[in-house]
Amino acid sequence: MPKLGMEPIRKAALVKATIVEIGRSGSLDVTVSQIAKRAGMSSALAHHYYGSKEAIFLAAMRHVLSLYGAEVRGALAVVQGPEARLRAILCASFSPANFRREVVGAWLNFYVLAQTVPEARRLLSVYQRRLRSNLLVCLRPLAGARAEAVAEGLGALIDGVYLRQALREGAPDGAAAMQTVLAQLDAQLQGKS
Amino acid sequence: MPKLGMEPIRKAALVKATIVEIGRSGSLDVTVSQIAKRAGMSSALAHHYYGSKEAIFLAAMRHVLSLYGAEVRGALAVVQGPEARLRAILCASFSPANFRREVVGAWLNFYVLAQTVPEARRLLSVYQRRLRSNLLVCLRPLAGARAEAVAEGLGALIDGVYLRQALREGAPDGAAAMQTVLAQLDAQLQGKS
DNA sequence: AAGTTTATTGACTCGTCAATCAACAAAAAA
DNA sequence: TTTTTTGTTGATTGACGAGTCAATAAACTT
Repeated sequence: MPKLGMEPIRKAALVKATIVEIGRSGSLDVTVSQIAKRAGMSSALAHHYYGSKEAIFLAAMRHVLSLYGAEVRGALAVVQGPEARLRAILCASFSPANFRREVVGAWLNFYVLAQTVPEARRLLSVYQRRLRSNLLVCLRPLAGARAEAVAEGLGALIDGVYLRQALREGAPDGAAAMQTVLAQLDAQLQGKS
Repeated sequence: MPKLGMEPIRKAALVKATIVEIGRSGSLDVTVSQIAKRAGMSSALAHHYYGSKEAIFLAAMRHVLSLYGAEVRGALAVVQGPEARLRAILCASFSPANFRREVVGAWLNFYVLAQTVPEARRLLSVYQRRLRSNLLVCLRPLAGARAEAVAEGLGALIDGVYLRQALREGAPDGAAAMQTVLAQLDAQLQGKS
């Protein structure tokens, strides 16, 4: 009983299922059938809407990235002052929505995907540049000439905390993760202003 | 013309080839045939010596990990004092041997492997605990009660720098990487002793 | 010399999976 | 009502790849 206007619904379901499956299995070795099954349709339909497995992966990646971007924008919209904005960015990075187990697992595998698929690499570069730029705006008034170096370090630290989270057994703890990052940030800012 | 005593030679060649292939392709989707070919033998021989692809991967992982461990031990042997030892650990982490493109690429994929293969996860946990322990010994006299938190942050930062290196286009720059980490370390130590 | 162990490979099996296709169903347009 | 567009799937194709096996050969043992 085909209803019309299914395309966006199906596509969204596939993207969601892809993230879950990659997160669950912890690798990109996920079959289109698995994804389609979790999304409640046949694998043929997945191909019908996306054309290829790679396209599905890229759509999932864009989704995670745009979710993250939206979260950051939202957090930045309600605060002002460099320090508060800095905290808002970090807060968004470790918010429950982004720091869910499956999402973190997906992130790790998107890094792997970026090694092979140019478009995935591009997407990840965009994310990194935007993060860097956001940090820099806040850091320049706070850290002056050292801003670039601090931003570089903070970015790497965030990625590293994600990486370690992917390996952790228990439930994710965004609060603890943010504490780690905040401690480093405070130390950097105290040294010199 | 079979010569005897080939086993260790073949195994070593396979391990080396595995790291190169994973690093080159940037993923674990490497066939046993590819690895065997690069190591100069048939895929059947690779199976003969290791029994399975997974066993080859694990052997490669152990090799990278033990190389890293040896480098750290070597660096620690020739210096004393907490600060110098700390620097020695970081120096080893970004030494040319460990920070080669292929090796960094392999690291990233070993993290992925650890999501699926329990033994891989165990190996990675051992590495993380040892690093943490090494850092802690040096940090306790320098950072007191904050040592734990600083060690956690430093560990994550190192992993993060590796992760970003894996995505970088150009040649690896261990010196710059170490500079990033050292800056964070100095800031942490300056704050409070 | 006969037998055993080690080294080595080409050919084969067997399963898996991305992608395609033919076919069917329902809504919309003509 | 016919036709076209949209949604949907089971079955199939074609490729690829891990792991096995039989066969060959050189080296050691007795």
